[in-house]
Amino acid sequence: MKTQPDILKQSGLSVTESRKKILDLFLESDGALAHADIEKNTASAFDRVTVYRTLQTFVEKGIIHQIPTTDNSILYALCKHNCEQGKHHDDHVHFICSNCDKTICLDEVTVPDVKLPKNFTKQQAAMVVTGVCEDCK
Amino acid sequence: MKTQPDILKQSGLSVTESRKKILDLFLESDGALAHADIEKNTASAFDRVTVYRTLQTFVEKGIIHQIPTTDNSILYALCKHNCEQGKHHDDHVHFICSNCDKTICLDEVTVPDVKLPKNFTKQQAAMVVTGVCEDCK
DNA sequence: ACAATTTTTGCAATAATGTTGCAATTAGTT
DNA sequence: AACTAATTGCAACATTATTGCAAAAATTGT
Repeated sequence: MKTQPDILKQSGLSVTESRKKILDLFLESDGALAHADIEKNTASAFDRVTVYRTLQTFVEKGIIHQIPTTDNSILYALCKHNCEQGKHHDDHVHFICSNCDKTICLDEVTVPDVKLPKNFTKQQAAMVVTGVCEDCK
Repeated sequence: MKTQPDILKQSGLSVTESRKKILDLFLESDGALAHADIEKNTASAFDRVTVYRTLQTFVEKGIIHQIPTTDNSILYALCKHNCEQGKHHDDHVHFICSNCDKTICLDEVTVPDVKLPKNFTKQQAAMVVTGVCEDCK
């Protein structure tokens, strides 16, 4: 099993307390996390700024990816597959439960292909589905 | 042709300067607008708070809809189809051009259906495609 | 067209969120 | 253990969002 230090080293990052702890939160969580969630959970362990910078670094290194939302926040989730620095393969669908508000990466569900109008070129596609999750059913 | 007052009255809203002006911005624009865009364009015409409240009201009444982003902002676009209060039919794909940064509603392109895992129920689905638009090609 | 009522707006205060520079600390390296 | 490079915390600041309340504007009924 991969430990936090392994993951960090693999990405060429120094292993520090804050990075280990924040990575831990993602590994423990079954859903996506917002910046605010992480701040709450790390409490006064370290500075707000460190959380911002750590998340930014993780995204750059391909450890986590961002999920778009319509509420002025960004959700972050672990990249379970083979994401590399700068090259994300987040082609899975994200699910937001309207009951428990959790965001879940449906790793098995691939974003379907769409046919774009003429002269439009696709680079990336993200899909967010809202509904009721298995736990709230 | 529908004028701004018509649209507002249809939604049961009082016709005010700020609402007419903001609605105008959407009607003139060929893409989606962020809160910041609207503030810039209305300059000192009215208060920031009014912009927040107007956008919120428009969303509630089904005049505009929100487009999710990964940059701590919300994009708003006119509902071109038959959206009613509380019931949006925004099943079209949104396209963000990585060159000119414009966000375009691809009204002709419908969000494809996805098969969710067992015990997941779908209510809404949003799709955002990034790439190069027809103008930047 | 006017008065009464309801809705909307602006202001002020406050909260929440995000950014930057720099010195101190910590991690990696030899 | 000492050196170097990277990371962190602090402080200050900037931006973005929210709330209550009084003033102003819009709608309604006459």
